[in-house]
Amino acid sequence: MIAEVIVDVAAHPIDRPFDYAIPKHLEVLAEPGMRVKVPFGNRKVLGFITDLKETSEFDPTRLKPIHELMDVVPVLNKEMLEMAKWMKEQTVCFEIDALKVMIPAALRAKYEKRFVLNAPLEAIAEPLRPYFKDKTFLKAQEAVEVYALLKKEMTNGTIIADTDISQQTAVKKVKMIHITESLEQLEAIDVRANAKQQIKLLAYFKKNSGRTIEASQLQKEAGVTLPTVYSLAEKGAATISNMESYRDPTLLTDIEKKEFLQLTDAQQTAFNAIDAALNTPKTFLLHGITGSGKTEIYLQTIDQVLKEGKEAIMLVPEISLTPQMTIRFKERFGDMVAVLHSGLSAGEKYDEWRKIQRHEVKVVVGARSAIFAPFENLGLIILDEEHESSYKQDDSPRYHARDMAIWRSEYHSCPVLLGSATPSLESYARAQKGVYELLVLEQRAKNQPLPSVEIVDMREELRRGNRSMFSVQLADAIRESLERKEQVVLFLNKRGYSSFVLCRDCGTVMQCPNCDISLTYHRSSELMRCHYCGHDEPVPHICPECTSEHIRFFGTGTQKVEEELAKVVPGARVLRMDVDTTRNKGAHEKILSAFGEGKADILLGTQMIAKGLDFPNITLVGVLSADTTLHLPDFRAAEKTYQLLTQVSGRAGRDVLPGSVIVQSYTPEHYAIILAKDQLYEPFFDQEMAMRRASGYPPYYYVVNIQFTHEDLMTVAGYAEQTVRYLSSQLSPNTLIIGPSASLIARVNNRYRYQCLIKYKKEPKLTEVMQQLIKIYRTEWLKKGATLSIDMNPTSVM
DNA sequence: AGCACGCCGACT
DNA sequence: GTCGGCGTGCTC
Repeated sequence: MIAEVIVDVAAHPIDRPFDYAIPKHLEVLAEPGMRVKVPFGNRKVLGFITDLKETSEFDPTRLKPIHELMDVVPVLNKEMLEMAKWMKEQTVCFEIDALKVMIPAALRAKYEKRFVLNAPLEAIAEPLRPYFKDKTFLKAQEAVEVYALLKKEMTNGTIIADTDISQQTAVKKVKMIHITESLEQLEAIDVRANAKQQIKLLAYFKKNSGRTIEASQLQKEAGVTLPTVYSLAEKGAATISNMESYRDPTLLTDIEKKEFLQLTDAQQTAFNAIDAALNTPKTFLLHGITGSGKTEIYLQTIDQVLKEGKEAIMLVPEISLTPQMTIRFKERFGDMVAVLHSGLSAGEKYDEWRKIQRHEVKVVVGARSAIFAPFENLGLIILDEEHESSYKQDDSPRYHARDMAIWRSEYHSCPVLLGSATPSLESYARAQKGVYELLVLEQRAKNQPLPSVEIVDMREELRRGNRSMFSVQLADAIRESLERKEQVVLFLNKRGYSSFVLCRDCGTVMQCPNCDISLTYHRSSELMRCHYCGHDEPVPHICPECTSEHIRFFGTGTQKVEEELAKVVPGARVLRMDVDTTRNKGAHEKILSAFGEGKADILLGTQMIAKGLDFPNITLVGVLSADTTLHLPDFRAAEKTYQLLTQVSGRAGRDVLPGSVIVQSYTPEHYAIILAKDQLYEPFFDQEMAMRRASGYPPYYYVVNIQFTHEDLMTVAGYAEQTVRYLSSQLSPNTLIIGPSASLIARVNNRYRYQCLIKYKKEPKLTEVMQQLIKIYRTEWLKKGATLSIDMNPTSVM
């Protein structure tokens, strides 16, 4: 038998199946979807069997055999293999990348070069011998100082180079102690009189005969150490075995089961619509204002799916997988739920994934990649906050979880439910056209009024001589809230606001030497760092250009706001939440729960606090500057701003206390800001659609972004220019080709970046032309050191 | 991508 | 005379 294998080499000429002979003894085991080790050229690589067949087009005498099967049960099923092929077409990626993104990182290969001893130890040079003492190989990393000697041996053939392929994490095992059942047997065991520990343990064994207990538990209960257990086990008092176990990532034990809430009429109507379509591949868009109780609908429709014996996937945007969401799912579905998000270690993710694969859970709550949960009987897929850009992966494979969801819904003939208070224009436009079915929740579930939103014109403040970042209104409101012992959330739009260093004499801003971007000041490490290439250098005390001492930190990082805040409300307890304070595992949850428990008066943070925050005592939300996202050179700038403002103001007044929101802006007349004030989605949609139509962007046009990089500016500009000419000659006349132009950040890591945009409505030849373009790149530009990347339907074009 | 093969310059 | 530079070509 012959296996078609996609090998783990991401390169254009390799991006196709290679045929391998299956050794006789593996024929019964081999199945599509299994990982294999195969010889490839003169090395070994990992690959996936994608198909089995009897004959090969390739010269059968030159077929190499599969070296090793890595799995007993396939890690990918038929659906996933099919989906990978589609994804490759859809996103223009390598098939191997599509396959790899579907399995947990722990199962992806780890390659390690090593030197293997191929002769008796005495045969190699004396200085090398200690390195091979009691082992036959040496990791290349640990041999740097003897490379020269090794090389010599390799020409003799006494040492050969090899690559070791292993997976990244193993199954966790726990030691189980099974205590002998028969009391007579235990009585008969003879222990020396001075072996106090053993006597103690034996007494414990007699009391617990027949029990099976985890070793760590036993050590605690009996007060003994493992060697004692071993010596008694040798005498026949117990047997010791290793049992597979799961790492428990949630730390959410003892969650009380909760019953479902009574749905409001509006919720019931939405629920009924979905319920009626549970066996149809239909996409719903649930448009519900903040606090309208979308989650309850998710929970109850999922319950309905489980009752039919099917499974459900619940996707949430990356960081916003707040403890609250997890808790609500655990409350309703208990241990039927697996959780997959970025906060888990590779081992924890692998364990959660195995629970899904083994059908031990029925629901998965997770971020983007959870869309690949290997359920076989899928009944429903939900994307909460469907407009979030984190659903699109921003490196290859550049897939969108929404597209994958719809593909799977067709495969399983089950519905997709997209939920948002601020749907993406694409989804809402589709709902209006009837491609998706629109469901609306207009009222908040607990019938609270929407928070009152006040927009403060910061230009006015400036004119009145207030140069601080807090307007009079906001400062007063903060003080009043604190007097009433209520909580405040302050939101800082981080983008474009990171701290940079500016010389006040010559105007020099410290730049990264490799990239066209200014360096960011990091207080924790006292370094200036580039966010693009990672370059860092010490903070200067004099200007590097003019040696003036008048340099100062500019911009408004959260740290800076915190300092100013101390002047406005002295003594207030402030919790800061940003990349710096949430770097550690679980820090995010810790800060939120501390705030929830009332351990602080003010929560100050960036984007990440915009979502999921649901505490009853928050009555004031302040947005320090609404404009920062608005003026980015991107077609989604207004949409993002509207979404952010709505999202943030939704954090106020979620319970009995009424909420108020203060939005500070330098362009308060912009429609995105005015319409977000009263959550007027429809008018915003109409106005933004008109803009998109006028400028030829989605949803009116589809967009493809093609990026080029090269060390040399003229070269990269030339390739981009050639591409534009080529595309114009190949694509239909109605298609617009924009550019080429230098990217917004024109140089990263000393490579120049150019890009061009394709905007089209209908382009049947698109995939074909993209493949052709790749071919040109492959044969002509790749060896000259250029890179090319294609982003289909980018979330932004910056 | 990685790795070998192969053909021309500066060293033991 | 050999070591080693990276151009070119292949991987079932």
